[in-house]
This record gives sequence, structure tokens and C-alpha cells, in this order.
Amino acid sequence: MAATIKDVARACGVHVSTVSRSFSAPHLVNPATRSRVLAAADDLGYRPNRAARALTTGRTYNMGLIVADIANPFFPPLIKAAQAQARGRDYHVFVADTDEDPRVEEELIRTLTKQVDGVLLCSPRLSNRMIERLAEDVPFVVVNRRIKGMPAVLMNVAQGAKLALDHLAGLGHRRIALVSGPIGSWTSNEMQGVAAETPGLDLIFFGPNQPTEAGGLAVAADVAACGATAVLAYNDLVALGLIEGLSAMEIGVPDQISVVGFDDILPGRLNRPKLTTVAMPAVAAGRMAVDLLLQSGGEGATVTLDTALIVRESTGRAR
Amino acid sequence: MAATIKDVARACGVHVSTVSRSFSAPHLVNPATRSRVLAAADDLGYRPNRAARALTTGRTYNMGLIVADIANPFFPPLIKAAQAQARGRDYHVFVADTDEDPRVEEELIRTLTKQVDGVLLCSPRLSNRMIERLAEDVPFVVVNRRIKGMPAVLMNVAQGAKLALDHLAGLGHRRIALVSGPIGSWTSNEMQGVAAETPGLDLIFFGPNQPTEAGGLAVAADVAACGATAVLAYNDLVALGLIEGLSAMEIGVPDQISVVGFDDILPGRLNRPKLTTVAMPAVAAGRMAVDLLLQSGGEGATVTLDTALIVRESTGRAR
DNA sequence: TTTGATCTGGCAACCGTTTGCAAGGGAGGA
DNA sequence: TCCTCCCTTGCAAACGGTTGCCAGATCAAA
Repeated sequence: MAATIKDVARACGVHVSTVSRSFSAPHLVNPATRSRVLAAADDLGYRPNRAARALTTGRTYNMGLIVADIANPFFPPLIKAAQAQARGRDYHVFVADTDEDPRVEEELIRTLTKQVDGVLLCSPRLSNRMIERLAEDVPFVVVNRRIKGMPAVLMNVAQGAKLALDHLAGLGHRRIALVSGPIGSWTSNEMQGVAAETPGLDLIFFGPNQPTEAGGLAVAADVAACGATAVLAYNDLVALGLIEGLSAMEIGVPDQISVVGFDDILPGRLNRPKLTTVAMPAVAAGRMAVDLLLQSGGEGATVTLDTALIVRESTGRAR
Repeated sequence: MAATIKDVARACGVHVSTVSRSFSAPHLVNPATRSRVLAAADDLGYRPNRAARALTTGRTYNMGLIVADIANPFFPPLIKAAQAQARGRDYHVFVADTDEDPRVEEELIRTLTKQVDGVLLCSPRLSNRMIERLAEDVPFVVVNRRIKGMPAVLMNVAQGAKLALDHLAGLGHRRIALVSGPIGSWTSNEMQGVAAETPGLDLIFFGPNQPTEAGGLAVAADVAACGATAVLAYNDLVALGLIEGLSAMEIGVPDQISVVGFDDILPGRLNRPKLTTVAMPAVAAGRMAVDLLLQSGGEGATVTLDTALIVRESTGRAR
């Protein structure tokens, strides 16, 4: 159907290798010949078959980007940043969603392995062991996970959590609920770690939870019952679900309970009350991850990006 | 590095073709031989190279899914549905985002062409002519666009717009602002068409606009100034931006202006006031599009899915 | 035992492209 | 005029698989 390198070669009476070189090693072919080839190629609408090329070169100029849940508004800005960055390097990004299911994640990685030069693993749910094993077949860069010897882009969650807790403490909150995320989440562990070592706080842990609005909605009653005057939520979706649940119980935010989220996603900015949250550098992370993958070729560089507290309307003085 | 079909063949003393057949044509090989092959393959961690396989078979078992903007919460549910459906058919979906840029869209399609068996084009921004031309190289299914002879999944926007306008008319609104989307948007045209032929309405058109919160924010002042008592927005993001802009001007929604959106995305459900909107069947559309692509192989079936009006808090009686 | 049908597995060509090697030709130096 | 050397191009193998064809083996029926 579509024109191949042979068609082009035949059309201008040269060998296929000359056509090939006209594209990938122009200095090896006579300028006059080359322009004839290019003209013929253009005429026939020829475009090199990247998959076939990859077979011999070993480079696909594709990279995979695996996220737990595209529907979580935290990811799209990261994805877009990664795609834009990759495009600038003549790479294309294939995005896939695992539905928060480690088995799907593994299967996806295995499938992708041969079709990409590397994979960006965002907030993976697989075990470190499994990730290390899979890394033998294809280079990884992990985002929001620390794995020994593997290039990683981390967001300074500990810093953000500390900022948030200080903010709450400054408003007079002592008894604080910590609504964590799914099992295997590095972010969740970081948050809990910082909280646990902050002195003078009376913490109540809730988890694991789905990292979604539904997850927040589901724990709202428990949180309300535990007597906390403030909540630190795993992410903004959870925080929004929580606020939704609380207001359904006629519990005002921030009048009766203050809520802080993580991520700084769009719905949080539009919500009433507008959500106080720890902003995660998703765009920078997407860009960084691509650069790391393309540069390092697997060396274990780790980049940590700063987070920032954005105070809006969902936090107030403790009663 | 990774094991190839040759390694497996050598490991159990058979020819590569026997290994190949053990996977892709089991009935042609002796069960005993086959289990030896499978054991050796498992042992070596062999997985067929899909790209290489595609070279001879012409089938990649991949499909592309191109959207204008992943960050628009309308798309993720559609993407997830498509991925899930495809997974069930042993297909994988590569998602890519065009940043609302037709040139990026074209480039992306060209790149994808050889690496996938077909492409799902969601709300494309390319011209019909260009899409028809590209369709010569790879089968398409378009979502939310009608192109002669090309399989399509449409959402009944006209129906939804009519529902919304009737709702507003029933609340006593006569002067209604229509805030449209980007140029080339089929959805936008459908909306305008229905509105224009609805009698007894005093319509003011605003457009084209970016299909985002920023787009809504940008026209808020004009909409406020035009004297309309109600607005039909291109999508929920625009509606939310509009509400944001209006409330910054101390104009209450729905007290002074009613707002209806399109899509029914999460932020709209969480927003205060909760957004009245026309729900689009994104999940069904994602599933349908995959089925159409896999069945038809390019025949021009068209599926139209119903929409529904969801009345929440952003619409009220006209003053 | 012969015949023929049915299985099974090897051989080799092919998919579209790249790339090391070598051959041909022209130019420049001796 | 002859010899190098470089530039340009063709040849063929390779990448990792699939598949049509053929030959040998097996087995049941005659």
C-alpha cells in the first residue's frame, strides 16, 4: 500500500541503500543524487517505517509513559510536559494507564519493552523487586519512587508535608487526621514519615485509601468522628471527596475542619472553598524525566524537585 | 540482551519456525514439542518481539488514540474506556496529545501510521480533506466529527443543546449567550446550528474560544456586558472559567446569570455552585470507537450516542 | 505389505531498513 | 603516464520474526 524504500529506489534508479543513506547519512551520498532521491520520495509520499528501522538500529525513537490513572488530574500536565519535551528531541511518547492495577502495569511494561527505548514510570504500584527485574529489559526513569540505582525524579513530598503541618499547627490545630493513599505509594509513606516525627501533634492515621474522590468520600464519616480539627489528605481528589462528604454531614470547611490536599489540580482551584494544597511540580517532573531517560541511558541520577504550600480557603483557625 | 526466538530454538534443539508456530499456530505442532518449547521460552524469559512480528504479518496489535488535550477532563474517561476495551481484544493503545495544534496532529498520525493498525481520532482539529488523505495510509475511527464514508462515533450534541435551551427557556430566559469553542470543532457547529433554529430566542454568539477554563475566563466580561441572563458554554471547562470570571465581578450564578456546560466532568460536579450540564457519553464512546475500528476495518459505520441534561445548581429562573 | 492420508518439523524467502565491505571512477600528485 | 586516495554507490548480511512448501515419519485401511 504505502510506498517503501524499494519503490523509491526503483523510481529513481538507485539501490535501496542509497535511498536509506539519503535520509540517515546524507554526507555519504552525492548531493545531486540525494536531491533526486528526496524528490522521488516526496513524490511517492514515502516515510521510513520506524518499526523496521528499529529492528536494525535498536532505537525506536519512542518512549513509554505509564501512569496509574490518567483520570487523575495530577497526571495530564506531567504527561503534556513530557510529550512536549520528547517532541523536541524527535521522540514520541506512548501513554498508557494501568487502572491502579500492578498486574496491568507489569503486562504493559512487558509489551512496551521492545517498542520503546525507555519507559517513564509515574507513581508505580509495582514492588521495587519487580521494577528492578523489569529494568533489565528496558531503561526506566521512575517518578515519585526511590529505587536504588535507578534514575528518579522525586518531588519533595516531605518538605511539602512539613509546610502543611506547620501551617496547620500555626492555626492552632493539634489533633490532625492523616488520610493516606494506596498501598505501595512512596508519596504516602513520605507523608506519614514526616508527620510521625513532627513533635507536639496528635495524629490519627486513615488508610489505605483509593487515591480518588471516592476514597475521600468513603472516609469522611470516620474522619468526622475522630475528633480531628484538621486533615492532611493524600492528594487533592481525596481532599475534595472529603470536603464533599463533610459538607453532606453539615460539617463546614474550614469552619469546623480544615483540609489540606496535595498536587494542586484544577478542580481544587475551582472548588468552593478553594483548596489549600501542596503544589507538586508536575510539569518540571515530566520534562526532567524525559531528559534523564535520554541522557543517562540508565545511570542512577536522582533529581528532587521542590514543592510549595498554596494557602487558599479550606484551612482556618482551629476552634 | 533479551532472548530471541533463535535462543529458544537452540535451547531446545528445534528450528525457529517450530518455536514461532508453538506460539502463533499451536495446532501445527506436536503437543510434546510445544510444551518443551514453551518451557524453554519461559525459562529464558522469551517474549515475541511485536514490532518484528508486525513486519511480516502487517498487524501490530496496537492502536493509536489521538486527543486534542489530555488535560481536559473530558478525555480521560474516554481514554480509559478505550484502553480497557482494547485490552480485552489483546490490543494496546498508544495515547498522544496534540496540544490543540493541527500540525502536531498531522505529524503524530504520520508517525503512528506504521506502528498501529488503526487510529482513534477524538475531536480532531484537522480539516476533513487532510483527514481523508491520511486515511489512505491507516484506518481511522473519528469521534465527534462527521466525515463522509469514515466510521464515526458521534455524541448527539444537537439533542443535548436542545435539551439545555429548552431548560433555559422554561426558566424564563430569552436572551442567551452562546460561548463556542475552537475553530474546526464539529461540536461547536452543532450547538450553534440547533440554537440558531430554535425560535423565540435572542442569541448572542461569542467565539471562537479556547476550550479551557482560560477561554471562559477571557469572555466573562463580554458575556456580562451583553445583557444575557443565561449562557450555553462550549464545555464544562469554559463554563467553570466563566463562573469564575463572573463571580470575580460579583455577578452571582445562578442568581444573576444561569450557566450550562457540556461534558459533565468531575470539576463541574465538585464546583460550587454545582454545574448544570449536558452529559456526554464518553465511556460508551471510547468502547464503541475501539469496536468500530476492530470490526469494520474502515467501513463507514456511524454510531450516534445519546446525551442527557443534568440539572444542578448553576441554572435558575430568569430575573 | 502396500497405499495414501495425516502429522510434524525443517528450509528458505520475505517483511523494510541499516550498515560494513568492496568495487568503480575520477582527481590529483609524482 | 601511472599510482594513490577519496567519493560515491552497489552488494549482501543482518535485525526478529512468519509462513508457504516440501519431505520424512506415522498410522490406519485395504
